Amino acid sequence: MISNTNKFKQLAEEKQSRIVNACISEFAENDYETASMNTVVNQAGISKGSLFNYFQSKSILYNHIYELALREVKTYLRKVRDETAQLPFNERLSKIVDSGVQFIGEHPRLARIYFRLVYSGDSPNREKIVTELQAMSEEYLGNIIQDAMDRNELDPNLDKTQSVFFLDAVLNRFLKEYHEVMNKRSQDTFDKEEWVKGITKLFTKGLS
Amino acid sequence: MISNTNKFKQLAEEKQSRIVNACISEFAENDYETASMNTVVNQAGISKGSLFNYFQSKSILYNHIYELALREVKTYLRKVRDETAQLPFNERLSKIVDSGVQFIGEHPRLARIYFRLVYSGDSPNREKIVTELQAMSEEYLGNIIQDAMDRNELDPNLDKTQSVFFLDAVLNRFLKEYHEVMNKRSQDTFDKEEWVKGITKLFTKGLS
DNA sequence: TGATAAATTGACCACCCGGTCAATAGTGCT
DNA sequence: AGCACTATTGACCGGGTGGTCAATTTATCA
Repeated sequence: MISNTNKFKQLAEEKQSRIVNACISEFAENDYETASMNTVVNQAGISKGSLFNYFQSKSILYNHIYELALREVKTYLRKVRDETAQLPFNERLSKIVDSGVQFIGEHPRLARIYFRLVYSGDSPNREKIVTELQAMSEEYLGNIIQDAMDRNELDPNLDKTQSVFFLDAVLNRFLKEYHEVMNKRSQDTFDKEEWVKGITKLFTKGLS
Repeated sequence: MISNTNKFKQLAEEKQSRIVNACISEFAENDYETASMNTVVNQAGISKGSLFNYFQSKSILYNHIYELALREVKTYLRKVRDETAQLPFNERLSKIVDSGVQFIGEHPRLARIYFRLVYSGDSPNREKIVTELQAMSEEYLGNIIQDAMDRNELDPNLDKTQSVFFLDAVLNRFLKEYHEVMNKRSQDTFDKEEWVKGITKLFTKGLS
């Protein structure tokens, strides 16, 4: 009777989280096309028929997981935005990077799904999703930059679109690198503080 | 008797380029795992047996195409580096961006393969290749920055590793965006000159 | 022209995919 | 206990994969 993914939401919590966990692992370790529903059901300890009863197709399942990940990211972003509203631009930037680093540490698999999605990847609805993420970033970083402009910490005649783009490019690339380094190399060769300093300096004073 | 891809090099040029063309299209349009050897052989108008006679496996074929693409990129980079050796940093940066834009315009499929590879993707030898590309970028952009430091156009106390990283991040992201925009949207809404100006300003003076 | 060698073909292999659905197990109610 | 209803199962489907190899076509040379 209930035809949506509501079927899934009515499962016992323990079962839900077993399934979600298996999906996150599979989508973190593989591209969308390569991720296997068979692996998911084996990992989750349920039958294939059940999985397709809860989620009518692979792409619907992927969307569910993606939205869950997005909610998690937004929580982090909102938190750091509100907590740093009174701080000067450079300190704010530093806290944002910290937050990203923390997110990656606490949810490495979700981070991997995120990076897979935004950089290449052929996930369903990719275009819609990327546009959505861009709008989010535009609004989020746009506000941070606007605040700094209002306080004369940044040039009030800045091209905001460009500035957001640059900030987004460097932050994302840095976090992606951090994520990859964290996943294998000795983390302690990586002086995070030094990088945060470098990033804030780049955006405030440039390289000269 | 000849067991390597030398078999391929002894084919008639016309046949070689038919095959290479089909491969470039297929690897540009699909991730490595999703790209199909069947599609390649149909597109190239040869039989499957032949393709596997020339290249023993999919990953060997991919490597061949990747190295071909890399050679092409290197040609562009070398050219612009040498031609701009005497120019000041900001003009040099501008020419490098121009060169990237030109490459994308002339080899959109190779560009796509490149972006697929560096951003995510599960191509064989990915780690080796990305390390190789990073070293290349480090050396290339490192020299450009060093030159600018020597001429006092940039702060001589800069952390070069970081500066290269930032430059690489912004340039790559910009070109990726340009590539995606070029592939679908009306190109003329995109004011390249304005962006080049913005990039050089960011790196020389920052945003304040 | 006919024998020999080399190049090319495509049917075939084992395997995996997303998705289906009749059969089975489990639950709640009288 | 017997019934009705739902939740779960897993064998099965059509289709696609990278890769193989006996059979056939083509090229070479006496």
